[in-house]
Amino acid sequence: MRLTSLPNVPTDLALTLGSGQAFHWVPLGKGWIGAIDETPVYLEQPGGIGRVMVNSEAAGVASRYLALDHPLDRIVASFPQDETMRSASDFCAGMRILRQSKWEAVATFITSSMKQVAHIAQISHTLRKRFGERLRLGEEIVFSYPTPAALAALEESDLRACALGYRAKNLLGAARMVASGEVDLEAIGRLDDLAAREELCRLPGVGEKVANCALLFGFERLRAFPVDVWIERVIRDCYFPRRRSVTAGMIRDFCAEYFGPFGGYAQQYLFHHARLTWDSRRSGTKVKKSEKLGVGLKKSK
DNA sequence: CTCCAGGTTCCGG
DNA sequence: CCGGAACATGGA
Repeated sequence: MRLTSLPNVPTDLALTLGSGQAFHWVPLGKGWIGAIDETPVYLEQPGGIGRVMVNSEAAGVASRYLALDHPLDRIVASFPQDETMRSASDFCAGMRILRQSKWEAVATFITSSMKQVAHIAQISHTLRKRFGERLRLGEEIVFSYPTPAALAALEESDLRACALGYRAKNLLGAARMVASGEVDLEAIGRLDDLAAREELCRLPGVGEKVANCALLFGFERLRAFPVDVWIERVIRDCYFPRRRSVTAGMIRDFCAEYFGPFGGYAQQYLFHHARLTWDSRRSGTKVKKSEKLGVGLKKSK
């Protein structure tokens, strides 16, 4: 496989692919394989730092997907200068917000509710393998994420069989609304953040949090700030210490304002940092660098 | 076995 | 607007 190097901008590929934004990258050799829309892709970063290498045919889509045009320095500089934010920024140096497809962002986060990242990945792989397009990458096979139309044609039982649980009905309903044109993701892409979020929330299984994930990861809304259980812990513990009756509304309003125009980036850094270091925070143990790297996904058979 | 996970929805204060 | 409960599944 012929590899091409992408523009040399600050990037940590392992951190970016393994931080719970996208769920399908599988370790292979020194890198990862997966699909970006319908393009099979191999990515690696020799030495874990420096230029990202990609199979030549995918250089264009990979460069866009990895959002190498995001000015990380300016983004980090825009964050509030508090201790919590600074530790997270240090921990996540080089992490980028991926530019994923709209439907994949919506769909994967519909399946994410009350699921660990590993489970979401498992569901994503099962859906891809059963209902996605089979793509060849050298000797390897990868699968694209199933289209709205592909999922819309199924029955709920087909999705239940993918261990989706109660999320099956939501994913199916959303796929049907998108496939029929009742909800137009491209049109939503032209709305302002507020209107776009409202439209996304018409989809079953999409509430404020999932809508914000979709906006951040699929609609280039870098200000969108999803509040999940981890972020809620961070906000309560670090920004409203020993304070009772901090409501969800207060947290939402605080986050939407305090973290600024790149709040989505701040959120992703806080999320990843908290998720990997929360336990050791109490015990005071250090987190090994090896533990913040890697996707840690078993290859599905 | 118990606890919890990148929530949403519905229902009674 | 707020807190609770139901909703499935699997890893720790």
